[in-house]
Amino acid sequence: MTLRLFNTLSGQLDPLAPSDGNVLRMYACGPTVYDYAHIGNFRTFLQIDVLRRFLRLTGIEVKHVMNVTDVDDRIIRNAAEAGVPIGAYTAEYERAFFEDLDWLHVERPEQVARATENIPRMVELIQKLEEKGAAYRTEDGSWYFRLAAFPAYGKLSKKDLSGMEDGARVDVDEYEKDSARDFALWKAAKPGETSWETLIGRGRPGWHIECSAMAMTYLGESFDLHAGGEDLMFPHHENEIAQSETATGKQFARHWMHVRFLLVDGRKMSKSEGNFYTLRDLLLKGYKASAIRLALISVPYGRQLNFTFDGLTEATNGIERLRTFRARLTEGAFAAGENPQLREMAQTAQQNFRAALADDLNTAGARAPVFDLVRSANTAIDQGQFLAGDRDAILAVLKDFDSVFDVIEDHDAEPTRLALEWAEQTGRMANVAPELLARQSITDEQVEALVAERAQAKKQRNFARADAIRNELTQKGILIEDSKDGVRWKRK
RNA sequence: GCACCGGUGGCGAAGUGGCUAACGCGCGGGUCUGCAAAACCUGUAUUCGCGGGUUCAAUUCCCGCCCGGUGCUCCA
Repeated sequence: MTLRLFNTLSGQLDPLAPSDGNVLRMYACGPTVYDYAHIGNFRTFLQIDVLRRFLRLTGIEVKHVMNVTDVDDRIIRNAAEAGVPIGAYTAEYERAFFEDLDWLHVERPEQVARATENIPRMVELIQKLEEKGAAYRTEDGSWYFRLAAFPAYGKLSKKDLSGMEDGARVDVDEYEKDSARDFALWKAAKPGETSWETLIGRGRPGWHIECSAMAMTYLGESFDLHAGGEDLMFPHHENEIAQSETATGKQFARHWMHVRFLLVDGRKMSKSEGNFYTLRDLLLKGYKASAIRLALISVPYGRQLNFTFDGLTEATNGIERLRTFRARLTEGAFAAGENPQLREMAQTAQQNFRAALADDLNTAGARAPVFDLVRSANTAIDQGQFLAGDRDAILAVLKDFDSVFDVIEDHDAEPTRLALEWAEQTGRMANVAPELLARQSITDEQVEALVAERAQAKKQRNFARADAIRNELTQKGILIEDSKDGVRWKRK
């Protein structure tokens, strides 16, 4: 089943497959590590994770390169304010970034490329551009890309810049550029700033050249897919195309995927607006990593997602339904035999699940057949028509689902625990929700003991005592379920 | 201003030129239960922003309008 993915460049759904028939080579713009990433950032990384996982589900191997921008104006400024070298400053946020990805179960890229470790590649690329007459040096030692050297500029974002006259609304004199729209490739060193001594002078790379150089270094001059947030389409990705294609004369990325923005309560969220939540903020409010993951991927990548706390609660409850169902399947005792109807339903669900994802990663559509199957199977169980031989077919569908969504398998305790640890270390305990602390205040062993005591009380028909224990547990976020197969408990 | 995207039940959201408009969450009723929980059954949009057009037939195509969002500048 070939994935058809919207291609910003062609403006249509294009099949996505490895051009070498072997490994799909993709580049995705990663973080600038100058602060904790916010959930808007993670929406993008999560959707790219969905892409990766679906490709692998369909048998396609992926080589995914992600850059880490560890030098730029904000980093230099913040590090200077903190009075530390930029390397020390960025290390903390890079570590936190990958920790966050782990908590969200975002798969690591095959290759992480740091800007500061690839300076020579960038310098080479700028030299190549100079040879082609597409790069020039200004008096202060900075280098710029000559936009006039790339007539196709604007083909990605569908902008026609030909009608824009220099000097009309833009100050041409600034930075001594030939044209106001020429963009920086290399920024000359300023006193006291981090810089590199290179063949093109002392300075540091511009943002756009980083991605071009690193993408081509690790993936070759032409590769299959380039992904990123919608805001990067212009100018960042447009500039990458201009630089790369001018240098090589070849098509840069064949396919471009842009993840639409996340809004918070209907408003755009960004660091500059200051209205953002980090993953850690949400964990300390008591939301589970899985719920955050599901909430951020359930709306397909091509649509804006309006983030709300109600949405997180909804995701939490949906996940509970799936987990409860799977526990019912794995723990329940069923009569021997097989129910052909269920087998067929499982097959249909699996097909529809994959078909929805193959259709431009329609995650919302992909959930439906799985939930349909859950209801059908639950009904069968209630009616005693579910047989032992049906279990594997149904579990296989859940496995498929989780190979992409990855929320049924419960990994939630660890991120919450680590976030609390982090809060303690960094003096953020005031941000922790009281309910979360209440939940953390009881150990599994203590719960087990109370559950056993309650069972005993029930046996003696001492319902008052049993209910008192249940209330006590409920207050600590422990939910009790009595079933034929025994007592089950879980943390809210 | 220009460009792009969206407006589907209480909320989120899928989808289609014509069968009963998915799915999830929530809410009401019921079954089960000592009571709950879970699960199931059932009810929750005579209707898909508004107006017009095309068509035998439009939520789905076209035009206009209104509303929301985003991009055009650093930003996932």
